[in-house]
Amino acid sequence: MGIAERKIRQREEFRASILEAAWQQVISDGWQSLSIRKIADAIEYSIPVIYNHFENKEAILLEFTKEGFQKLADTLQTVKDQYTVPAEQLEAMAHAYWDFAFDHKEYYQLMFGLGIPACDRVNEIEELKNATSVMISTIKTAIEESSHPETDYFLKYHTYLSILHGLVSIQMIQKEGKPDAAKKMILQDAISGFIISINRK
Amino acid sequence: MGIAERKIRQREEFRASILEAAWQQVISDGWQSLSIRKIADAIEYSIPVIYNHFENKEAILLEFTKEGFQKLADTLQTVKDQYTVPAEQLEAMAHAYWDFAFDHKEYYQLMFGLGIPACDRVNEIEELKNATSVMISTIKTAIEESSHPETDYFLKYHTYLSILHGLVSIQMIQKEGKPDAAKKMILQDAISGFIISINRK
DNA sequence: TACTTTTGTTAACACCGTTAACAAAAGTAA
DNA sequence: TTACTTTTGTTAACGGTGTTAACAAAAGTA
Repeated sequence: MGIAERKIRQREEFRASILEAAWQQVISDGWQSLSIRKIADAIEYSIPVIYNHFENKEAILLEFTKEGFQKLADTLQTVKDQYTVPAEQLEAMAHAYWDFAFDHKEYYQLMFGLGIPACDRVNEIEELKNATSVMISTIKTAIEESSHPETDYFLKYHTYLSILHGLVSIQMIQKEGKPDAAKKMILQDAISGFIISINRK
Repeated sequence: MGIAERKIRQREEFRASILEAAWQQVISDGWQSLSIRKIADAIEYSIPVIYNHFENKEAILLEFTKEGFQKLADTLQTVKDQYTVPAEQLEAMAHAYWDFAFDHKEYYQLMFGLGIPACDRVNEIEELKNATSVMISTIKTAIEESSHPETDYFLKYHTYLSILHGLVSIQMIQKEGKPDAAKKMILQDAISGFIISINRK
């Protein structure tokens, strides 16, 4: 009897249509404003049917998170396969990672839990400049005293901050509480590499 | 007449008590679950009074964001002043930055818009492992072929990912749309530094 | 005392995620 | 075809959210 098969297929299609409607909302208004009600409205069904296919709203978002990680994995693998020297692979993968993030911004934000408050207004925060200026001035001095004083200090500042923020936020996503000393070795490793890159370019 | 002065002072105190109540909620339940109603309940006033002092909920959170950046700035400055050599300053500031982030997790998450979905469940995502394994295997090979094959590849993987994620997320916070080629130079700079640090330690 | 301004309240609007209770449709067995 | 069971869908509600309009009360001013 093909009835069971058809039912499974229909269920799968229904599930896909929910995800489709949800994704439309995510890419048009960001994942923050995704709502079960709007999904129900889009697929022209009542609200509770969605709960027949997904445990809750988070489960729907989790689906996209998984999708995103898989897409990233595929992208990285494809790029990697185009090179043989590991250093070239790492460099190409880095650019691919970057491109993926901005070509699929919605995925990336979901994957790493990004984007909440006044992200577009962050540049207006005066206190932010206080923090940046401390870092920038230090880097500027470090560069001036180095063997390559012509180095772009603003670029180096961005690198410095990015390394720090990257380390911290990755760590925060993965673990609760303050990480142990072993985790701080990653910081030590990255930052000493950065300092070396300034002192002798 | 000191009446005007007293009124200003009382207004300021009221404002502070709102922030105090709000902050209590943020540190106990995370900024996600901060609500105007709970603030009103805590200060034992009706809801609309809060809107006499803050335009909206976001404005309250923005206040903490500013506070956070100022605290970070002060911390960095204090640490910097304890050293004279720029390289030492940068290193000390990096550790201070790290400590600040985890000692004031709530601030940090607000400042950089961190933490939304199943952050605690991110390790259960199978697709994530697909992405990481591509990167890890490449780094492993790179290290094996380098002059220091005993290097901890897991540490280097974390460094690699952190640099990438840091670059991307900082860029995403600050700007809309895909950043220009000039911004990608930061990526190039950081990643070539990383590769160098692997090839000759 | 009469008037104005500030401050606070109640009550509502328009959303949200989630679920219980129930109706309708679909499938199954006689 | 009929009687029963299971699946699927609905309505309506619960408890929560940010925000605001309309109004009362208190405080300050003349």
